[in-house]
Amino acid sequence: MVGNAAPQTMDAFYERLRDLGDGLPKRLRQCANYVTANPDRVAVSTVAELAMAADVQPSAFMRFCQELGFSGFSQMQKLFRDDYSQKWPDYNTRLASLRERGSDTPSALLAEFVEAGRSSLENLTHTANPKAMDKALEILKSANTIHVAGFRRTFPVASYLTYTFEKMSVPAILHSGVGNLDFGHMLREGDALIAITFAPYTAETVQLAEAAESRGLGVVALTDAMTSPLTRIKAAQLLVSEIDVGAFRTLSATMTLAITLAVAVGVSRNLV
Amino acid sequence: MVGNAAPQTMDAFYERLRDLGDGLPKRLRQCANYVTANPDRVAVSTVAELAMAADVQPSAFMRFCQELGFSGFSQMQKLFRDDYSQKWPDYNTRLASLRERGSDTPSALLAEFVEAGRSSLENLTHTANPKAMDKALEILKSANTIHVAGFRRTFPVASYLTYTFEKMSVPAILHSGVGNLDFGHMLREGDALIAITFAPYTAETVQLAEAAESRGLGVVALTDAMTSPLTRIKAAQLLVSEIDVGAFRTLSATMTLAITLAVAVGVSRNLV
DNA sequence: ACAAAAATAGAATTTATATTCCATTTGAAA
DNA sequence: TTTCAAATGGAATATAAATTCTATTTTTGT
Repeated sequence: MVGNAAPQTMDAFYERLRDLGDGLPKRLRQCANYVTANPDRVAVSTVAELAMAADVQPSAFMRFCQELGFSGFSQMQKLFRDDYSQKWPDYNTRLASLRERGSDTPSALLAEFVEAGRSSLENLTHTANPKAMDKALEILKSANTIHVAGFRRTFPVASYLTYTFEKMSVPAILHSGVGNLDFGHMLREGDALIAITFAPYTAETVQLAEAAESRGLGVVALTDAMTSPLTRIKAAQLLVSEIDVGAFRTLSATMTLAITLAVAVGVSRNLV
Repeated sequence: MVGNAAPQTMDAFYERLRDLGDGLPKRLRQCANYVTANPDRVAVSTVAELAMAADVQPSAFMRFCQELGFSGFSQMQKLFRDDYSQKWPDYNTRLASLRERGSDTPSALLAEFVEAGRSSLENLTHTANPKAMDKALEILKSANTIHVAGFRRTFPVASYLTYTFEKMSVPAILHSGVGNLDFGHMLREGDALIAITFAPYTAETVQLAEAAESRGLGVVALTDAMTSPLTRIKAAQLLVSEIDVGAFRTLSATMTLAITLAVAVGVSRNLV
């Protein structure tokens, strides 16, 4: 049974979805998850298509619509179509107005970071050097153990790289730098190093990279500019420029480039 | 009679429209004008709606479609919907086709991840719940020490949050989960917890969140869907849906939401 | 001005899609 | 385990939309 009125706005829609929370049965939850993940598809699809994509029966999708308070799919789709027409023509204007109404609310801040992240990603597609990536892949695909070094602000990138390698059963070691231990002795012939550092450049990372190079290991450098000390090393140089918001950055582009590299290694080893 | 084949791309469509030029009769030209001025409407409207908007009869609109080489309106709409889908791709479908084509060069993979990231960020601006963010901010701004818990794939997010807090001199502890130690005893009155977990949900994170809640600490949950066990807890629920590329994701949206939260806390404490 | 051709409007029909119904399965409580 | 309610899948039906048809109007050429 339904009882509640149909959501009139997307905000109301998402709110209703949150209210239902985990009280939804399995199939209906599949619908909810699919719709939250692909709201853009709703406006241009039929129930049959959406149901198939969400891996449920059309009737289940109908029940989902009704559970949310709509009379049926058509009414729900209408909401999505109206929203689509509203936002499509002027995304920039919408963002601008979002910024204008107070820049110190969390929502406004979020808009800033999102915008910065989108621009950084846009940049990445243009600046990423395919040759350098091929070279990096060549180094990593045949490596025995892959060492990953990244401290401070790049530590999340290093840890995510290591996690992804682990998930694909690629032998990898995360150099945590805990206790200032010298991990240099762990670098063995046939290994490779991924060194990640941004300004201000961490000395440990640079030293580790130099140590690796001097022992003849393949080095992949993930850094932010040509001025980086890592560019002095003979290595596959991957440059990422990340747009700052104030003194902060989202790491979106860096994370994206990193995981691309990791997955490419997995693919080249037939592990994916 | 038509004779010509249907345009397969939007470029071909517009070219055909130019070719027909002003040789079109009155009503058909009205259609052409309307479609050129409002291409975005075609994907989400019916013939009747478009005809009314262009101030012609539905049958006139049909003739317009056929004049352009389409079998009817449905075929033309399909072109517009496909074009829309290219801007907002269905990632699961695209990944499947990508694998079939075997185009797994690093650059192609990068493009996939970039688009997934951009789309996730776009989603984030719509799904992020301002009320939940305010609630989260309320909890965190007055907290004594902020505990951050996130393991496996969310560990990078947790570590970046902690790094950012540190940088702003906000007391924060990263729960590393190393050695399966019970960090629960570190939760003191007046503290708050940020718990981050994605499917498959890590037991430690959920347990820690439950422990924190039972001691009356403020909890901020950063999770991926309503199916998450964290939604059972009375906490500020921040939902992020991150688009996967295969079994992988870039974490762009999650990182963005996380740093937004951190910086908002810094702002509220006048530390930025 | 007239005939012929083209274009149009609206109704009639066909097709696609949404929606409902009900038999079966699943899951929870006793 | 047994019982009952909830959930589900798939077929059946209703609804809405696309498409075609034809009588009527408008335009064009002579």
